[in-house]
Amino acid sequence: MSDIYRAISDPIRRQILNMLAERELPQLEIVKSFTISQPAIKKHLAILLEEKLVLERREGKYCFYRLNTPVFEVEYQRLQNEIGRILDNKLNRLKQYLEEES
Amino acid sequence: MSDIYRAISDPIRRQILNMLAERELPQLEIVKSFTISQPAIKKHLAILLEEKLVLERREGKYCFYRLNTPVFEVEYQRLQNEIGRILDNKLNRLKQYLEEES
DNA sequence: ATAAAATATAACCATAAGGTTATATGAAAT
DNA sequence: ATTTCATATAACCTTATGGTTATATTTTAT
Repeated sequence: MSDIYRAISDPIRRQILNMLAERELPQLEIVKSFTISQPAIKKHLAILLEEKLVLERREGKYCFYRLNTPVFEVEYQRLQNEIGRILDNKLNRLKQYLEEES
Repeated sequence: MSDIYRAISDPIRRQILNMLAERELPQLEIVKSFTISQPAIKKHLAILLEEKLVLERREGKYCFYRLNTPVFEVEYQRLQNEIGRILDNKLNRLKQYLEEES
C-alpha cells in the first residue's frame, strides 16, 4: 500500500521526487545533481521504487526514472486525510469550546 | 525547525497525534490505548517532543501531553507546500504539454 | 577487440529506530 | 512508614537508514 511517509522522510528523496515531477530523468542526471555517491542515490531510488512512487524504464545503458503520478496522488491524498484530520479535530474542539462558552 | 517528516513517519506517532488532537492526555492514557510497553510509548513521545509537535506538563505524578497546535500547523503547511508542489509541477507539465499539442 | 560510460552489487561502517525487560525515582494513598 | 501508582531510565537486542569504497556487469563507442 505504499508507505509515502517512509518515502518522503528523507530530504534527498523529496528532492528527487521534485526533479522527477518536472520530467523523466536518467539516473545519471539525478546522481550529478547531488554530492553523494551513485550507490547512495541508487538506494534512495530503490526505496522510492519499493514504495511505488517512482517507475523505472531501461533504455540501453540508461535507466530512466519517472514519477508514478497516480500512486503519488492517492497516497498524498491519504496523507492529507490522516494528518489534516489532526488539525480538524483540534479546530472542532476549539469551536465546540467557544460554543460552550457562550 | 521541527522535522515533521520524522515525527509522522511512524503510525503509532500519528495515532498519538490524533489522540492529542482531541484532548490533553496523561501518559497513562496513551500507554493504555496501545499494546506496546510504556518505555516504547515514552520514546515515541520523546521524538514528538524533540520535534516540538507536542508539549508536556507535569501535574503531581501525572505527565500530561498535548498537541503543540501552532507548530503543527506551520509544519504541516510547510509539508503541503513541499509535497504539493511535486504534483503541481506534474500538473503544470501536463497542461503545458496539452497546450503544445494544440 | 578494447575502452569507456552507466548502472548494479557487494561488503563494510556508523547511527537511528523501535522494541524489550528490569529497575529506579517520585508522588499519593493507606 | 510503606505500599502503590505513574513515570523515567538503563541496558540490551534487532533491523533499518544512509553513507562509503571497490568491483562487477552491461552497453555503447572507438
